[in-house]
Amino acid sequence: MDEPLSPTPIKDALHEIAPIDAIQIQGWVRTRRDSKDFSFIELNDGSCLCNLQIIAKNTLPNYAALQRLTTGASISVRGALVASQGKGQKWEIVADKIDIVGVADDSYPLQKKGHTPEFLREIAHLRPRSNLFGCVFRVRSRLAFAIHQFFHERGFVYVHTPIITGSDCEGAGELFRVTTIDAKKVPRTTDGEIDYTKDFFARPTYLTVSGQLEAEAFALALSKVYTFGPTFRAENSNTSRHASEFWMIEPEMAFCDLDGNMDLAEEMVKYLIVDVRKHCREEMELFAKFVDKELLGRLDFVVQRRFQRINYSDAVDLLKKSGEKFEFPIDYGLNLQSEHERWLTEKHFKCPVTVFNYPKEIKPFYMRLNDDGKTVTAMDLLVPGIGEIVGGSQREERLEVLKQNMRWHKMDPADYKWYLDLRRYGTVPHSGFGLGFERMLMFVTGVSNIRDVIPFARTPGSAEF
RNA sequence: UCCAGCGUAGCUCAGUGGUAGAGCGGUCGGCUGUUAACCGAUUGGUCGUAGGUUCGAAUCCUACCGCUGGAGCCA
Repeated sequence: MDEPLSPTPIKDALHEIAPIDAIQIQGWVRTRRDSKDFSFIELNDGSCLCNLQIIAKNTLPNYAALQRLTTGASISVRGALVASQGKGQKWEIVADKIDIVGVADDSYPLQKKGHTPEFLREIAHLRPRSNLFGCVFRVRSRLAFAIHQFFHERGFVYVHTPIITGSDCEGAGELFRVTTIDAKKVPRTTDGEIDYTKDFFARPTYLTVSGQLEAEAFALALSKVYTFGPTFRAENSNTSRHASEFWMIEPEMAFCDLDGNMDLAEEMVKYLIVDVRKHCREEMELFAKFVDKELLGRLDFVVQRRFQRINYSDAVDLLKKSGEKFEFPIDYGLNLQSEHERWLTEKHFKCPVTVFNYPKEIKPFYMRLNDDGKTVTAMDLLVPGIGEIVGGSQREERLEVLKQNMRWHKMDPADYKWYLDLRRYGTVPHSGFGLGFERMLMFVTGVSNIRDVIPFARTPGSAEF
């Protein structure tokens, strides 16, 4: 009777070109409607946005139980894939047998009507079953894949840099401490300080805020490398663009200057947009319809246009002459504020803008000092709606200059012996940048809160699930 | 962390000092190749928490918690 059948993903079933006599489908009930002699079940298995319609006739032995199926229940269906008699879908399944795998009672929080992202965020374990979040996380997967593809097509080597680091100054942010010390029995040195020699690694350790320094070591051996992994910042940032745990992509290239770096960042952003537009059409249409009506136009515009490049001091001049009333002052030597970045990218150029050559005072120690002695080869890629999506630089490859930079930043070069060794032995000009994976995903999907593009978001005061 | 706004039924919200409401959802019934189905009935609440003002508080005041938007820090 039940000859073995391997289940078909709904995505594949919907793309069939001919009817199939025997097919198996499994998934979760999105909605059910009764007709006179049968019941319509809309089934979704997450393989795609669309549901598959199941016809459950009242001749099925468990029809009474099927009529009690509610949204959220899981079932396994065997039947025939046939052309639908109704409008709205090409195919449907006339079921021979429906096994109820798991019921869902009426406390199931997802209804078939629309829910706000804020409500769905509170049920993060169930929200991937919604249309919006199913789409977000399918696109997230594709985007990650496209990133690897982009780099591999260009001969980059994927490097896994450590997540636990002993370096407390990678140039960015507050760190999470990693320790096995019992908070109730803290070992002390004779002068009362915490004795980290008794800790697991016999020294203070932290969760990484960047894999850059380690990536530099590998770039100065394998020439072109990238990292792609989780990153942790213990900053008390409460915004729609910040998370305590996020993923970052950090390419690092030997024999590469700032121009090459900016070229790569631009090429990558465009490549990723094109890839997702091509491979996630259904999802992108949903975002364009329900999340951001201008999304597709903006993305296509970004792909077509050359990104604007402007050095920091020209950007400052432009902002000063803009006639715009800004809340914060603009002057050489001050950081550009969000409102300034937004003006540049959204109002003035109306496309992504790369600002480069910032004053050394407002940038980290590892950035290469320009010949003017005042600026460093930093670059920030600003994107409409999100702001900074890429931050990078050419690195200081000259040993003595790097040591000077460190001292100027109140760092002890002796603590960075291995990093300085890279300049001591066969140093070369090299460059790289960091791309926030979730920010890129926000840009590509139009989703405006970073918490809604991470499966289970970690933010200050919030680490549920 | 700072500024502003919001917190009322499972969800979305109305109610701004005097007996807690609607739509959707759920449940029951009807109708029906339906498709955010339709029609009827019904269910549903410690008004975020704790204090205070008042004869009386969802409504006014204070603190705290949470969420949203903006800012800082950044990716």
